Amino acid sequence: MSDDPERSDSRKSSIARELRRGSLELIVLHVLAAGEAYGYEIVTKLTRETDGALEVTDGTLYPLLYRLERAAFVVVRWDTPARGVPRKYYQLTDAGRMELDTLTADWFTFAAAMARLLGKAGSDDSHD
Amino acid sequence: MSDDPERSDSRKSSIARELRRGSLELIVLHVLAAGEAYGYEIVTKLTRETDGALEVTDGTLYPLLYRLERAAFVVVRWDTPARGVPRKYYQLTDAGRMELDTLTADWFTFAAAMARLLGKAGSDDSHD
DNA sequence: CAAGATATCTTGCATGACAAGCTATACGAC
DNA sequence: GTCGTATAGCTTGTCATGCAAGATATCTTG
Repeated sequence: MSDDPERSDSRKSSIARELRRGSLELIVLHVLAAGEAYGYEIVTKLTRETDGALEVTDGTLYPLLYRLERAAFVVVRWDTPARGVPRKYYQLTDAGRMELDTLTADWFTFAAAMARLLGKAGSDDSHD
Repeated sequence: MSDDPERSDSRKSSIARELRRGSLELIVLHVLAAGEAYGYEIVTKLTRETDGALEVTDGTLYPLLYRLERAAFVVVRWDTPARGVPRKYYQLTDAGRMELDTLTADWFTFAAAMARLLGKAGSDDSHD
């Protein structure tokens, strides 16, 4: 497709990259909460559904999925059809759902603190 | 005992730590936008004003301030009074103010994307 | 003097995002 | 056949940066 290395922002402004830290786990767990998915699917899904704002590369995702598996937040199911490339489906466990809740709460706490500091109440967009 | 080893995590919940990534620069620039400040002051100010939610340690702050200085986002002024420990005051430059604007916009973009993702009800899973 | 608060700076480690590279299967075009 | 592309997964190495821990120095108080 548009493999356009000339894009002025081909390299995320570096802030976006760092912002993703600590939120990616939450993001992926949230995607999985909607139903099982395989890695490649999560990558394309996130890129598309968030307009690239929360994009994740496979080089980032697979290690993350492995960490989630090791932490027992997800379980893995291989789907090896007669034809087609085998897919590794990830499914949330109860522990994963609890982790998702915790992380979601943490996120809202953090986002609220940021909103308070930056002086906006989010809902009201009165820009001064 | 005020010493509470059972506190699920002796260190910052690791997620909180990572969430600070990429937002700390914004936070500090924002504090400096309110007027010049010295390092130790920023540490105590942030801890107090955000109820610890956006706390930063001096071991984190000083290297950050140095990066900001090297990037010309701040200028430094030493205050060496006849009595009292010398203080290094940091002041925002025009470039720093522009960076603050950029980072603030980036933050709101990111926060909005997160809100959109997390706000989507799980019940509605009719994807394309 | 000793101890503590104030104030700055440095070293070393751990984490994790990401680019770049790799493997393998399926399928259409040649 | 085999080449190119899409799908699908995995691995290695690099870089940035948060933070603990420690060093240094000054001032104040007992």
